[in-house]
Amino acid sequence: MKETVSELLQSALATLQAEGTLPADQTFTPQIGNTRDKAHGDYACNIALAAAKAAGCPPRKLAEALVERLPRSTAVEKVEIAGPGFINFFMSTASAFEVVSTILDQATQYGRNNHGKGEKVQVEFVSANPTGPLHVGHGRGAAIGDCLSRLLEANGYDVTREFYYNDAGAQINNLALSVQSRAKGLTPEDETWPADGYRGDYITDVANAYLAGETVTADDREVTGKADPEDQQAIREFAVAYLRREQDLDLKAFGVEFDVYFLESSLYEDGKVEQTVKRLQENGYTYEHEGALWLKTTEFGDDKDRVMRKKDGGYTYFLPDVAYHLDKWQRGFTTVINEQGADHHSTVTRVRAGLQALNAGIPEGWPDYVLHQMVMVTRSGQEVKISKRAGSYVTVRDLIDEVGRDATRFFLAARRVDSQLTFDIDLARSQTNENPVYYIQYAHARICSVLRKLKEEGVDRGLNECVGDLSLLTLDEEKDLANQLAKYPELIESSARLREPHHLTHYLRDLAGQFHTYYNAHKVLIEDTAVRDARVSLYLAIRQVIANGLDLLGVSAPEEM
RNA sequence: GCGCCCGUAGCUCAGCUGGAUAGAGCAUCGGCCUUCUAAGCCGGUGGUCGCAGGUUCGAGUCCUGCCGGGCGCGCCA
Repeated sequence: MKETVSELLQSALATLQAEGTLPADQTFTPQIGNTRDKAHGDYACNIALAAAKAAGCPPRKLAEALVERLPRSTAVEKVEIAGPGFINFFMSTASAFEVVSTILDQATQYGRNNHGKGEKVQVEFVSANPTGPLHVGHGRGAAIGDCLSRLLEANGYDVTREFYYNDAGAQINNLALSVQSRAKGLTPEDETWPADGYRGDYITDVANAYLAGETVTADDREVTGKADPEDQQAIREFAVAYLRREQDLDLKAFGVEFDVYFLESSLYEDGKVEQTVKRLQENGYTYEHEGALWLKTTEFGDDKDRVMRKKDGGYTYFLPDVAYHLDKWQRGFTTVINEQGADHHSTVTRVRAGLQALNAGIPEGWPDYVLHQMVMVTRSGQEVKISKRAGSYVTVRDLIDEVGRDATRFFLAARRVDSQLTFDIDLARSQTNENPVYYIQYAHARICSVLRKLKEEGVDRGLNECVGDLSLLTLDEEKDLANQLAKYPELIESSARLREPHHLTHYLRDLAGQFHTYYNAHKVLIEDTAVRDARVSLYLAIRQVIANGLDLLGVSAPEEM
């Protein structure tokens, strides 16, 4: 529809250029906007205002000239010039409903496109350290990352979901020490408890499982507890495997699956860390200072140089990160999106600087980052402090248990990534029926219910075929719904391009709202079978789009509620 | 102090690459179930878009400064 209008305008613009009203050496691309007010038609174009200067005549006059030269089209019923020079297009009713048969033809494919042409894209998200259960911040990352992945797939990209699993470094030592302390019967209140030890109750669970000789499976490896509180290496391996298994269970309950779990330790085993250091040194971007090896990240926009090898010979987290991203590049991902919490935003400049210093032909702005702001959790009006060390947090599992997977996913994906999110547990738990996800699911269930009723009445029709004469749809609510349905493909394209999955939730809420209004105002199962069939076709199209949209959010579309 | 993000209705948030009288939900007030699921619908109340300048035919949207909040500024990850 929008394309049609655009083509008409481009034709008129070309005519004006040929006539000399508009300079021929400039290109004019009309922008077609959706109107807010129905009095302004279905679409509006501001090209006359934008091009008035170039034409050297008042906007309204240019608009008139454009309208006179618009080719005729059956899709357009009326064109008006309004305000300072907007060109408003009123589309014909018949053309508005074409989308209904399109949707029913394309079914689950409606809204999908092939813009990505199978290009390999990697989305790295969650990437939590295996030092504790996933908390609500990881949940936000999981909801956003997975939805983004689904959106990219819907745009024709070949998406790899990857989890970077930090199983080397000081945090893991800290974890092992904490578990060992618990295994020895110490508590965080004891004086000999490790200074930065993890204090959560789950540490006790790990210690008990270790002492009991339990076997856990994670990452295709099996680890059995040795029951020896002195064997720190055994404790370390057991604890990591145990917590990884827990995280896997959390993710499974959340409906998120990864294609690749990438172990930081493998970068050391494969020599990739060493190779990276060598390459950086050869390229002349390193120097020794106070016994440490530094990288001149300031040459690539960082505000200070960074240590990559510590005085004690160990590497900072940042070097394996660079090695890891070089590996991503070498695996052929021309587009990589890292979804992380905004508390990691300082790594963006650093990692990109490190990659530039490799002279590996990696583009300057690579990789992309989607950084979500922090999640604040409130309970009884009080902020719940999230701290792994203090042992106080809200886990993803808690949320799923309390408010359900659908609501949790929806809620965590429903806001712009760069605004902070308040997750009010009381609201989500005690007033679940006020959560927008139920409102949308209810619209889907209602349509299914009507279809069941129709079947009971002995009307046999295909559930995905367009039956009935769509020209019998004449109500304003019906045209509004058709227009909303027609916007869906554009939404899928822009949400993926902008990396903003939250638009999907708002779109679906609007669509469901329009449907509920229509449902209450007009019955569908009426005696006039011709009108009934047309309306049922519209119902089917709405149901299909809701189902397609919810699927991209990883939220179920129930047939009854 | 420096860097990134945010500041829109009492609360939680939308507002697409600047566009025509700023939108939802919750809360609140008042209506609608013998009729396809009331987890619903209809209506009312409620906003100097943090403040001040600037750019533009036009600014919630772009630029500058200030105020307020979050995050970061480790030889932690």
